[in-house]
Amino acid sequence: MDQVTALRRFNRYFTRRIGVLDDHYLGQDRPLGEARLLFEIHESASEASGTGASLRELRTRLGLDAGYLSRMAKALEAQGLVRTSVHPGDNRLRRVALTPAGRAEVTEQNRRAGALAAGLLEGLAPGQRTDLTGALATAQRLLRLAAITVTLVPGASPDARACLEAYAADLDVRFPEGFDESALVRPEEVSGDAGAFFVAYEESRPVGCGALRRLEPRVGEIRHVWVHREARRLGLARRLLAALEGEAAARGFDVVRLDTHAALTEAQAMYRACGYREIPRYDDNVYAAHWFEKRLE
Amino acid sequence: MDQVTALRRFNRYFTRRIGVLDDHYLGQDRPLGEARLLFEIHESASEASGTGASLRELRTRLGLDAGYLSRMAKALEAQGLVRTSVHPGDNRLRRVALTPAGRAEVTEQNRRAGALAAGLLEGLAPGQRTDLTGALATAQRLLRLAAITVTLVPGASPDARACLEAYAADLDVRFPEGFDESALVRPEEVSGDAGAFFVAYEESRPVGCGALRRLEPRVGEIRHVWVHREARRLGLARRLLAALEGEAAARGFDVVRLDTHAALTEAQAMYRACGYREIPRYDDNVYAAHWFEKRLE
DNA sequence: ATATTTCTTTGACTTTAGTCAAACTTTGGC
DNA sequence: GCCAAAGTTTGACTAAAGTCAAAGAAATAT
Repeated sequence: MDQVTALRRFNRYFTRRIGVLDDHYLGQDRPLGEARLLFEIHESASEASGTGASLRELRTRLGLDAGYLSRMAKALEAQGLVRTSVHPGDNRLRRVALTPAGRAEVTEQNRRAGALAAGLLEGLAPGQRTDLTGALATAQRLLRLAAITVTLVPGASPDARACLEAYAADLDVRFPEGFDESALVRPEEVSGDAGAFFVAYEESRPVGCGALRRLEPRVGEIRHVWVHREARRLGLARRLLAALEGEAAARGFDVVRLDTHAALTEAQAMYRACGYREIPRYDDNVYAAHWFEKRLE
Repeated sequence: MDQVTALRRFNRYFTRRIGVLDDHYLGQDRPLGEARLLFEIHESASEASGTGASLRELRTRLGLDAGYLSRMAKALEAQGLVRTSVHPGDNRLRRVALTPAGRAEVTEQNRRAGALAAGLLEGLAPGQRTDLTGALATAQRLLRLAAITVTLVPGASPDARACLEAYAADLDVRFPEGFDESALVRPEEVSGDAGAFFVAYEESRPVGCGALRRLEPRVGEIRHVWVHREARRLGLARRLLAALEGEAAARGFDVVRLDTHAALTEAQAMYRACGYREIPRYDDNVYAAHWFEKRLE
């Protein structure tokens, strides 16, 4: 309960003191809503290799009313900061991209916010600055992890399939011999009585997954534990593993097994740290080089 | 420059994800402005032993327009959440205090915000929660320190005198024999050519001070380094000391001296850690038990 | 091919937040 | 006792933020 207080105290301090200041500087010459929208268009554009973001995307990201957003976009266009066009491929969608003037504006926003942050850091000695940066990084990592939810989904759901595709693509790059998607579990193997599939969501985006299937009576197998590149080093894999083990225990399995590729040394280290011990080969997975097992309580 | 980026990244993440959520929950049934005002009235009331806060106090704390605040207070009164009365002692001021209904509302606000924070922490293992709390505490400490400014003020200024009074009151409690204000420096000793006086401000409130005066040619004396109870353990004394030493060097002093009371053991430890070494008695200060000196570069 | 859903635009609103100046009362300095 | 300053209230505004529903166009499902 004291930790709740600490979190709230920090929240109050931070949003009132720093956050408010930042917003104030951000939207110096224009409404905050427009400034934020401009910023978000810039972000979306630089993330996706493409040029610009769709209104639909911005709407969900900023959580705005469709009409409100439409009008703001029009206002930005009237000011010459963005250009809109129909989305190629889906004519219902509207694409918004920054003009050079819009990009200049975002750069200026960044300069101001950066100056604010730099001014704040100036009051600290170099060592203290490092401490601050470290503490903020730790806090952000843990807050992100805390905000991620791990939920059971049907093995055939689009999110599950999307995760497995990303997983396969990652492995294909990682394994010297490549990776063939046919080695993935089939949806029916991880649905209903046969097994389970978990997806980790960060702000309703899937950022990780893990599958459990029945191998033999009272023995389960964990497969395809994967974490999105941008959600790594948060401790998410451990949470997925814990969810899978909990599910296995609930299904009456005494033991869970899993295998890993020789190249995935960090994964092996994690399994060991989580109480798995290496066992002899139990399957004929061509990609596997190590086999592990853990006895459940 | 990378530290600036880290600070900004955290700021963005935190305000958008946690701060916004918190505000949203806070003001569930009423405008955010009113919810904040209600909260602030509660805070002021519990801080000051008295019942309620003056509008003037709330105005400076929240940085609101007088007219705007007056109207919001009236709205809260119409809703039966606060009661206003004339301030005893100054009939210009208006005092606002929570009614039982108002207190219930604040309790409900707190419950909601607490539930939000608790929900967030639930996603973490106990060890991770401790890490998070620790990181946030460190970050808050350093951010506060960074936001404090140390400035040179005339020795006779009200802020300087207020600090010295608080300093004397602290010592009077701390020293077994008490402390008499006549032992303080006189304003003229720390103004102009004779010396200097620094005040540390946090959000325009004085939270610390330190004096420098000429003892002999090329020798300065540092006196009355004090930090407000609520601004301790931030590293502020060191910053004050650094400011005083910088000023001493700028005035051509080669050496600074200072004395401390036997009871102030943490102060002694700090002086040693900051490069001061103990020397024989150099004055006849009745409160002093240890004398220190530092040679400036 | 038809119906349903998705996405955007537009019109018509409301609420919140905030500003500015004038008026009035009380205090404190001289 | 007079005058300036401080504190509050009120009137008269504006801008920003956001809501809701209707309507039209394009995609998708059946």
